[in-house]
Amino acid sequence: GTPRDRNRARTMAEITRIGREHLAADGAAALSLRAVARDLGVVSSAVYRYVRNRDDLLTLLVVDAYAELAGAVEVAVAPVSVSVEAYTERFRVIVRTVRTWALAEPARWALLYGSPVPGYAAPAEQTTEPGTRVMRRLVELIDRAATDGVVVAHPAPVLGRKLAADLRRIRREFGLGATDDALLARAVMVWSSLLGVISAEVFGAYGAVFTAPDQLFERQVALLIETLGLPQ
Amino acid sequence: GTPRDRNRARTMAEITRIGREHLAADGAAALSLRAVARDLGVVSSAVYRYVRNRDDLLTLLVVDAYAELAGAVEVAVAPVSVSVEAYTERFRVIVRTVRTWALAEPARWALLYGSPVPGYAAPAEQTTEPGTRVMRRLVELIDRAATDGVVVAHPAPVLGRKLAADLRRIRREFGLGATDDALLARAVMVWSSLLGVISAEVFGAYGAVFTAPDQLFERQVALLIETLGLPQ
DNA sequence: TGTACATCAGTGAACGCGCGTTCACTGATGTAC
DNA sequence: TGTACATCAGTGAACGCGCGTTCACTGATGTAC
Repeated sequence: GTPRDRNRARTMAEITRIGREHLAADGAAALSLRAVARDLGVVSSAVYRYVRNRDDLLTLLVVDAYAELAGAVEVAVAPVSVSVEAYTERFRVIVRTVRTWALAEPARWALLYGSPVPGYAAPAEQTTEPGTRVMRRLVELIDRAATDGVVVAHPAPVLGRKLAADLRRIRREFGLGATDDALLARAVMVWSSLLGVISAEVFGAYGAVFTAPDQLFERQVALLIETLGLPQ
Repeated sequence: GTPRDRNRARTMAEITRIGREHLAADGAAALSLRAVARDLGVVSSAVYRYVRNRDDLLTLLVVDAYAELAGAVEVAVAPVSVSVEAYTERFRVIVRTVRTWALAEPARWALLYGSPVPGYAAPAEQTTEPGTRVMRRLVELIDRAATDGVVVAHPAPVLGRKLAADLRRIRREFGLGATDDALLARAVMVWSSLLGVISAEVFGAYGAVFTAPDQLFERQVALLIETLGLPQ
């Protein structure tokens, strides 16, 4: 690339970095192009060379956060063996990594999984792929565990026709061969539970009730593992 | 009360009502005293006769939302028999009512259980009691079911010392006589899972993946019941 | 290698808007005697 | 029942601040020949 290209890339990275800081300080709803411009040392209209408008900046930050979270998960889980016994350990590593990231980056966690920003809708084309990477890792892990017969079979519940169709579509999309409806429904439950458990901690929903959040989380992870039917 | 008192109460109710509308339209972060004053048909400084400042208005709305949600739950659950067989049904009524309220009032749900409002901290003295009413109903229900021996006993996990102390404190505070550590940890898990499941739906975290959210929710409720060890 | 032109980054002014909070004030409603 | 005084609700102006977005512009960097 030319020097100009390199400058452009560097400025883009700067804008993202500054945006993250403002997110952490004031929240997504108050994210302001003018404030970013100020920190960038540039007149406010100049950032329009890099970003179409405020919503575009938000989208940038959403994609950035999804990518970083998924990257952290992938890096953390890579060294763990894929052997049959290690499924549970891999599961633990994934959910612990998500929690650790969320606690370190509460504002970005809120941007991804908290209340939607009023007036802003993340564009699905840019957001869906990075937004499903962690969930994909989870269901693939579960599917492989099911293939290896590590997952306890649960009695098949009676599912509504539409729900069954939704689950079938998800199974096809993620290429899951060994996961039946009951197990996939459990995987979805485990994912939403994880969001709830982490958000409760990050957003302070427990108030000052729990003095040992790590211990609480480990207990909750054990219950997620139980729900999935993985061995403890 | 005097006419003046009645006027004051009516105006307070109006402010709350208008605040709810603005919450729904623009979110808590953008809630504005001036906008409320405009809708009230009054000059902006006049609302300071009713509310100390913007944070105070937010607190008003938080307490109002907690109270309405808890009220809805209590009204819904009241007619359900307290007989031994009805514990599961009462549990279902509670969680369904919470979900229905959240879907009807997404902005207020976000205010209670979504991302915190930057720069605002709800004052614990006013917020804790109404904020724990629903949770209290749930754990009391579970405790009674345990008293009646309806709950399946799970193997006692090894708990960290601090977590055990936290659970003991909670048990004392809510006056739970039959709930052991393992069960109370499950109750906490069920509560955070419920928050996660409902928030995922209300905040749109699933995107357009599920076309039958009712069916999905019922399946997830069944898994919560399983986690608690209540009979289906 | 040099020149003409096109692209790009950043400027500065402007438009029109909104916000929270304070303050001295007017006029109406309530209370004590 | 009437009067003097206190309380209260609401006014209007002001302070000082912030925002997104557009537009015509200058000067630097890149590209094509």
